[in-house]
Amino acid sequence: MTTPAKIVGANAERARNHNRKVVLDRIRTSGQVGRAEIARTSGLSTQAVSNIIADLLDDGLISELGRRSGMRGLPAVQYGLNPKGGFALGVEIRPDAVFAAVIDLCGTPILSRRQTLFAQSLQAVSDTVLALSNEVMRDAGVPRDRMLGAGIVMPGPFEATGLEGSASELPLWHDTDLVTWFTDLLGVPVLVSNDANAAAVSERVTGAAKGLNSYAFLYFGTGLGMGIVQDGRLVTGAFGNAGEIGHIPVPSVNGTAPLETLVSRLSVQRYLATAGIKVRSSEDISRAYAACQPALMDWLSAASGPLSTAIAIVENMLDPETVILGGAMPDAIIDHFLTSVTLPDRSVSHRSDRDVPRLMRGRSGRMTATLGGAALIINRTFMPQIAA
Amino acid sequence: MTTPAKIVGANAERARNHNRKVVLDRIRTSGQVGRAEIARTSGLSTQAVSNIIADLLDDGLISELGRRSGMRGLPAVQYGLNPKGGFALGVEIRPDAVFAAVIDLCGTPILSRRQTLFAQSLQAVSDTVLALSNEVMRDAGVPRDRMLGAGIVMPGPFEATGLEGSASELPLWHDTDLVTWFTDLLGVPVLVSNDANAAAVSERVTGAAKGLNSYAFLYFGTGLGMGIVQDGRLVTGAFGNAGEIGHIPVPSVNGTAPLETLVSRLSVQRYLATAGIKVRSSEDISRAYAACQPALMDWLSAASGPLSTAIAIVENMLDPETVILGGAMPDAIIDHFLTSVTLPDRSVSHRSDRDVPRLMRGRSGRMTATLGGAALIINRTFMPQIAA
DNA sequence: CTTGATAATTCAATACAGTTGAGTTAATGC
DNA sequence: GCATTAACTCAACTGTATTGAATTATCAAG
Repeated sequence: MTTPAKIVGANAERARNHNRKVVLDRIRTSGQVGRAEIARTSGLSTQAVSNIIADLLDDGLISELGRRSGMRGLPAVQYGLNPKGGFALGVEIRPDAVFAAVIDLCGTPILSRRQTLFAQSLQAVSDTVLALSNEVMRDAGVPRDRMLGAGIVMPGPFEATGLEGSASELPLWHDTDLVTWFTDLLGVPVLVSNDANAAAVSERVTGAAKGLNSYAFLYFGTGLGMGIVQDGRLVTGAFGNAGEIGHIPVPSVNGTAPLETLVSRLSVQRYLATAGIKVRSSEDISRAYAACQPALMDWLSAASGPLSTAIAIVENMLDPETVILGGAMPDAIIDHFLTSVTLPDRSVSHRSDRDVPRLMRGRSGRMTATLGGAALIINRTFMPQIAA
Repeated sequence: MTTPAKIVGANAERARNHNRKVVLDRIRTSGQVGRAEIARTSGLSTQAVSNIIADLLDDGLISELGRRSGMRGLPAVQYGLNPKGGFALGVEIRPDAVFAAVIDLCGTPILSRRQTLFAQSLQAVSDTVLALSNEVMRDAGVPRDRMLGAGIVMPGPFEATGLEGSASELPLWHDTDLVTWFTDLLGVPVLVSNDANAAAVSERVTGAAKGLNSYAFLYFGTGLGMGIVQDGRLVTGAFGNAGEIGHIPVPSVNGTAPLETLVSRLSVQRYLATAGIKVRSSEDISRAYAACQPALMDWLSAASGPLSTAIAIVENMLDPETVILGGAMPDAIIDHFLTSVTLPDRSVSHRSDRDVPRLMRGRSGRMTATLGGAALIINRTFMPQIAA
């Protein structure tokens, strides 16, 4: 899913669309800039930038922020994003519930809601998605023409693979063209992605990966997923299922085991269950951690090794600027891993000139993936490309 | 290295350049096509395609192949690549020698040479590279204006990382801007890459990955490297060192070991050395294999497990169309791995609808990386992009 | 064998967007 | 103050792609 846009020939219209995104992206990354500087860094003439800026002002996507003084010459008029100029909807579909959230052009969350799912047929889910989306958009006060699109998030992997049958799946949807389906349903442009990828992109829009273009995001969901971002784009693989790091074999007490049997939410739950502790929510884990619950501590020390191995693999295979840990796990647990994980010196990532830590904590909590869905749309809004 | 081209704004000139590549790429992938069909699949008008075709004919990059009949309407004039319309130079720098090769627009090797290196200073190497390049271009009869560029291949990783100090390194070159240096030296556009990446791209230009856009290439060099291709582009990582799969930890008899201590050319050499067998060339290995030399057989069965693990990791992390094995190892050995490796059913790559095998043999032998260097240039010639 | 349908191609006019160069404006610094 | 600097605007120009009508060559049917 999140099929990469098909490369097509350029014409005046598509070139303009590309250039709008180029300009918009410079404005976003700079916070505020003048036209001349955009022209210098974008390879466009000042005149072209001026025209595009006029367009963007018209569309309300950017706003004037006064003039910059302190230098020689005519002070440059500064422009910045107008957060209220555009919004994105994130919809996360889980087996038991649908979540929806709205964020603005700058990635700031506006509002989010949850709706329990009582049936899992495509029709039932679609009804819930539509109702919840409309509710969320209405309550957030977002006019339809300001809605840039919707990012639909659902647990992967997609289509028939050897990983089918995991508990988290919604198995009935194979062979449905989800993008077309949801585009028709919601009436706005749609992207579909798994939770880990959405969460990864989210970090780039707001969060730990702001300003980064190549990184990996390890996502604690029910299992363990990974979103890979390279040059600002998701690495989705040939069939959209890249990043299934939970299924890689790692050494364990009895030979090798899939990583996510050792490092995941399900794995803590099982571990604590054997110690007689029921985990119903993240708060339960937080409490257990605060109380230094022995079983949890055991799990943590048992999980650190495999997680370290996984990070070493990710670093050497992808050479990212950083690896981010996040998802449906309490901050405290992620912070614990941040210190307990050992980063090998023998790694392409062990370098003296790095200005970002090798390992970071990202956005965590229940809404991570939902917000990530919306972030997919925001990210696309700023990603220059010649596409149909 | 192989820095991804900086995204810039589009203008008429850059749009045209993009469209040329779009058209050229359709011609390449089709073998032969007519203008109308190119227009349909590229999102351009027939008129635009006509103009671009006229340009390409002028430049000698394509040629007319007659008309296609059998259908209604005016028979379409067919166009195909003109192999002699452009050439690319591949230069591989190893600690002990420099290799150079020339391939044509279709990826067919024309000629290759080797020159022993007696000193490893930047100056000494540059002299050899320049002399050998000129020799190879002269003997191949390639006029300078037909030379599309040169791909320089050298063992990675580049710049200061935690993997420094391996035997294969040319350590003196840190902090030199290699692309600028070689561009000035050779007077043609230059790309710099490591051997595994070059070899991976090579498979796409000619070879096992023809027609594929997302795959991984496991490269047997001195160690073990990997080139990752996603949507026709190399995944190089933030610092150009993605694919260092040889350094990932895998289970071994004594705990875990870096993959390439178990699966690599150096590893066979050491293994056979303990059995008193000196390996000086690939032929030695081929002979040992043909003779079912026990030490080699032991190594093969010892290596199959870790290699299987590595492939499982690659599949689940990258979801490629296929994994290709190749590089400086005899075909027989690679074919042996093709059958001895076990591909787990629990993998995103285990799918019923695949039309490419999960594992394939790629180009192998001593010249793999050198030809790959040239392939980088050919690949770039066909890759649409708006760039400076 | 003629005629109509079909599809590729060309031609000429048009539109769109970016570039260029001259001119204007408003700061800094001596 | 006045020269310098830099951002910005205006108007003419340029390069490419698009559009729609006209042309050409083949197939298929009568």
